[in-house]
Amino acid sequence: MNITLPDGSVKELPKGSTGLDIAKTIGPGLVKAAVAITANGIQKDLSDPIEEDSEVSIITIESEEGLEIMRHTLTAQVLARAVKNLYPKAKLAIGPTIKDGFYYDFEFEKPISPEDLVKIEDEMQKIIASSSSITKKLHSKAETLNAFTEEPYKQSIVESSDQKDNFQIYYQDDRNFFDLCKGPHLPSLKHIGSFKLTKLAGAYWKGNSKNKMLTRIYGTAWKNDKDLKAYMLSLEEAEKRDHRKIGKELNLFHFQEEAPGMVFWHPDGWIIYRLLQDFVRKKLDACGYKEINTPQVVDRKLWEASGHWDKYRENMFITEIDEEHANEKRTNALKPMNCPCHVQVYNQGLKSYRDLPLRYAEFGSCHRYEASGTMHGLMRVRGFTQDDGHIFCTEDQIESETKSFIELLSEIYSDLGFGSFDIKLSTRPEVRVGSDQVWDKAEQALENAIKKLGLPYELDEGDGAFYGPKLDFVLTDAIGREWQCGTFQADFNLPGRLDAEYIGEDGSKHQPVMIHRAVLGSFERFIGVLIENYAGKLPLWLAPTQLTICSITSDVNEYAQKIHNRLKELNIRSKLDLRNEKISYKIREHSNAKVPNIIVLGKNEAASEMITVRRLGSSENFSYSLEEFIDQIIKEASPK
RNA sequence: GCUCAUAUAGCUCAGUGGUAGAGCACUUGCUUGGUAAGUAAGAGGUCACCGGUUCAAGUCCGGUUAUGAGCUCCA
Repeated sequence: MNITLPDGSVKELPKGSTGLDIAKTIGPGLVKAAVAITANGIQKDLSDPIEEDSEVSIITIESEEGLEIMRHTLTAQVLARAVKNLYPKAKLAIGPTIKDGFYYDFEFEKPISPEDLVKIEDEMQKIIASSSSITKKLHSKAETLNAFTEEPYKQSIVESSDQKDNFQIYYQDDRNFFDLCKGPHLPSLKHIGSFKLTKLAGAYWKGNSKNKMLTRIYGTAWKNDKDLKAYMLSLEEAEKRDHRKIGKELNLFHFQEEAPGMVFWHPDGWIIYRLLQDFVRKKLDACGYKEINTPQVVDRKLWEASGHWDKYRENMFITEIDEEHANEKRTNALKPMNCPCHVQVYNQGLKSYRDLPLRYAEFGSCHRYEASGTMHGLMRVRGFTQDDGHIFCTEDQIESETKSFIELLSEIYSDLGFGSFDIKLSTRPEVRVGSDQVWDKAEQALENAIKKLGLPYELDEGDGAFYGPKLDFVLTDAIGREWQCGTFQADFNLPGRLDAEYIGEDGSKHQPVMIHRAVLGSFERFIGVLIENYAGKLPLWLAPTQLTICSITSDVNEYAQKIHNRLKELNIRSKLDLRNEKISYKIREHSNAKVPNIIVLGKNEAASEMITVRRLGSSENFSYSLEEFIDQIIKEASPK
């Protein structure tokens, strides 16, 4: 048979040759380095016989694929074996690879602690030191079930499989350990690189919260120590950017027990919030949105009509009026969304087709009762404000509204320092409202709009809301993490439920389409993203303090005060530091506070009427006249 | 909501059953110092909350609340 290699060369080998045989024809270096093969696009073990003409490439640990196979062997063969050695009664569930590493789910008799991870790691090192080779055997379903009488989770996997036989079991040399696995695996433990067990967590069997909670051990693995170290360092970097840590350090906001998931904004944090809101408000005004404001506490009758009472109640804060003091007893809910209230505004007065598209915007304060374990700093809260908006339009207007929304969103993201974003188009789910024709039209409209703008997008079939298709917009931050922020959802359901209508050209009543849309998502979450993206060093226009003026000696206090007053008149966010401290002390403090500009004033500056500026992140000094500096800072302080 | 962990001064954290600690921050004094921590002193605590064990609990046990990691959810 003919084996075609990636460089196009063809080798003639006898039928039944293995990946190892192919490597031997190429060179001894490759024999040593080979860990698996890809044959006609499918990954196989190095020992698997090839029976027909194939395109084959040999996988080494240098490649992403090789690294993944190594991680897989490490979890399924080494971690699992180490745990069984130390805790013979532990039950094995599953052990896949994930980004940068792997995990394995176990059921332990007694809970284990993070200290146990050290013991397990040591045991893993011992197993690896054995350099055991790994071999595979195929078994029938009955044989396989028989082999795993002590492993209920493995049995469950085998039993629920459609496969009749050829279940793969991998054995290590000494036969003390074997495990069911899809493979491929390394041919020997010699190929294992550097690894570390990182954390311990609970995880449901098969990801279902009704099932038993297993213990998941996470680890990371790399081809050598250098890569492992670099990865651990990148984790530390991400930790340094944590908005909860920076928020505390820079005194931006806090949370406390009496209001879990609700932000207490401090003066500097609230400056950022207001700047961001003013910025978005200007953009919305320019885009033809009309800003409105609607109640936060609304009678359950409206939520029943909108369908939230049925579908969303467990996420809602419900309030009762104190019977002792109220004459009437009614049940209200804090609004979890703004849409039903926006329809109420729309419904005031008869609307004509000439009024459409009608774009309402609201910085809508919403409350959702999120499950206690899901909250996370500013990123997932119970009380938040959306940069929400609802567009009432005709089906024919969906496309042009999509286009103008994406243009608005691109502009806002780019001004905020995010050069690019990904778009996901989610189409009709199985359970949905509205006719297929309307869905066709709406999906087409969204897709056409993206295409006309020439933007790439990813199709997420069946992931749309039950009321209509949607677009989601995902940002990538400075260290490569993704954040879903913007959303654009067509809705054919709510206008009907809440009786929204317009008079068409034909003089009769029609139902408008309602588009739910947000660019930032929520101010809280977006500020969290901004803090992490900029590692707290916000651009000048968003910095709570734009500059701090530091005097070197008290002789120049008057000069410093004069400069400060002038900057304040121009609405530049200036602070004055006249404390009796050394200049290096002040510089350290304001640098740590991430103030973008530090102005240093001493006798020289006072005598020459100049100012000396030090930029955050640089130890260079620049000398300006006050007016020169003002020109520059005003230019720089407008959003880019 | 589930599993595991954590909760001590404003912050970061030490404290393994016997009088509550450190560094930074804060206040006061000295120091007027030219680009990332000058110096001395002082003040600061219901050891998250409720209960239990014990002669004795910050420490051990149980519960509650919050936070963290992950899962589930959400999008």
